[in-house]
Amino acid sequence: MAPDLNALAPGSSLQRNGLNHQAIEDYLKTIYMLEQDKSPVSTSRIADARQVKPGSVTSMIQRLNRLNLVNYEKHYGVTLTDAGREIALEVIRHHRLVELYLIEALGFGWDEVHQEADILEHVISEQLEERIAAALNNPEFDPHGDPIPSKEGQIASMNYKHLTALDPGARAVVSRIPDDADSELLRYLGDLGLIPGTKLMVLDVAPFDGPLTVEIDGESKIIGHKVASSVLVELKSEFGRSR
Amino acid sequence: MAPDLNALAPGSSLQRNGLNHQAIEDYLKTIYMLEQDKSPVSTSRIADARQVKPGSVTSMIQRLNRLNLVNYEKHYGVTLTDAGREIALEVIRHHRLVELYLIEALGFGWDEVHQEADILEHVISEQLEERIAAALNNPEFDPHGDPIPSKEGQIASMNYKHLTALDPGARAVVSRIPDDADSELLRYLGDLGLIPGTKLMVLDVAPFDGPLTVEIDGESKIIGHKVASSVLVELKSEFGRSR
DNA sequence: AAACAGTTTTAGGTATACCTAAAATTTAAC
DNA sequence: GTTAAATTTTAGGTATACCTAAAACTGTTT
Repeated sequence: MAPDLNALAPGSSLQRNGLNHQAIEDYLKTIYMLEQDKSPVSTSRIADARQVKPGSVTSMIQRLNRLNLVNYEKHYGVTLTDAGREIALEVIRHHRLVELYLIEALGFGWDEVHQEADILEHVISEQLEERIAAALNNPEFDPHGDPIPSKEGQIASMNYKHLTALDPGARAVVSRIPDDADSELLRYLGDLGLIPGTKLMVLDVAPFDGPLTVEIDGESKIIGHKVASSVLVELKSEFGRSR
Repeated sequence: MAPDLNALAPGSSLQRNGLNHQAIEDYLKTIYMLEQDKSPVSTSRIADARQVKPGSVTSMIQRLNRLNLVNYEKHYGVTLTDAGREIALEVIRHHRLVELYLIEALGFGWDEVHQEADILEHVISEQLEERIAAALNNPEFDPHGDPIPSKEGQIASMNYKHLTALDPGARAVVSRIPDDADSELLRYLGDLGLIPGTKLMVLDVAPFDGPLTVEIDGESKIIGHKVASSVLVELKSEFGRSR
């Protein structure tokens, strides 16, 4: 169970409020994500990701440090503490469960759920989280192919490799499409049949934003400049080969 | 459509935030509820209902007045403007839809949904509201018997009469049980079969918190001091008679 | 090793939403 | 109609989460 933020700042106004941890949770989630790429995480990377000014990041980091949610060394960077990671993973679990639920139970489109989940992830009670997970049969992956952390913080492994590392001719399966890609692109990919699980044959790969030609379930498709290198980047390793 | 709070305070930090109208919405909802009993609404009644100090209420009222959401006269009281009422009704609609949804779709108990709804009511998007309403078949009443305002702010009439105004011997139907009653009481009432829709025969009525004896679907039950006068207070008028 | 560019931190300021305590006003009592 | 009680408002203070602008630090280049 994640540490109760309400208990972390005794006497502060947090105690009463019970609902203003949005910012803290968002920062922890951001730091978690950025740590996956590179750790420790710099102030400027957080500022970029959260679209706030570096000064704001520094003061929030100092607060997170006081709360023992991150390890912080001036001019060097931050890493999550165990307590911080626990909260980050719970928020991510909420986010992905909500996305899946909105699609499965309420008929939302693949491309409509990210914003909604970004808000709801902070206000889902333990009870509601459990009921949603149960209704979905405790799924391990969300509709974008991202793994849903378990209540204990376990993450089903995906063994990502980069598409840019695939030689033409490799066979691949779309395993993940970032849920924060813009709607237009998500719909475009959906129209092409590119959802997580789709099998494809890599015919031609440009290292960055250039053309990418693939064979989707037997049919050859060119996905042009619309597909940034970051979009179809991660594929199940059993099909890909490292550079 | 309710006025967009984000548009009401141009240049302020509200504009960016997009999610800190909790307090405003809660005050408007509170004022709406209190106006049903008596209008205008005094500072102290709001302070009581919201469990904050009178000084805090005054400054919030002044802000709501500046935003043209309430009419305010010093030392006299507040009433909602049309814009304020529109927001209040939308929040109430959200609250009651969410309560019903949690019970119907996710198997929550009658007594567990109030808290959850108090939070979710502020973060439900128009889209989600619509999908939930559709999934429930656009219901007019929530599980506590309260009417759910339509998107246009229309409220199905209930024609309340007070139970204390019923003569012994009157036949009645439980039409409403406040959703903010404590869980123990709600479960107790549920065990007695007292949910909205239950037919009962009034055998003996004390004006306030005293004993209340009723015949429920043929079986005689005494509901003792557990039932405050405010709990079973409102009954469908066709069964009751005014004082 | 000094200068420069880039990053990061500090300092000071805004708005929200609460608080306490004192002052002002209204209502009720005599 | 003055006084007392209750309510309401004002004044001043806290914490959050952002901002801008200036100062401090890092790392590289010359």
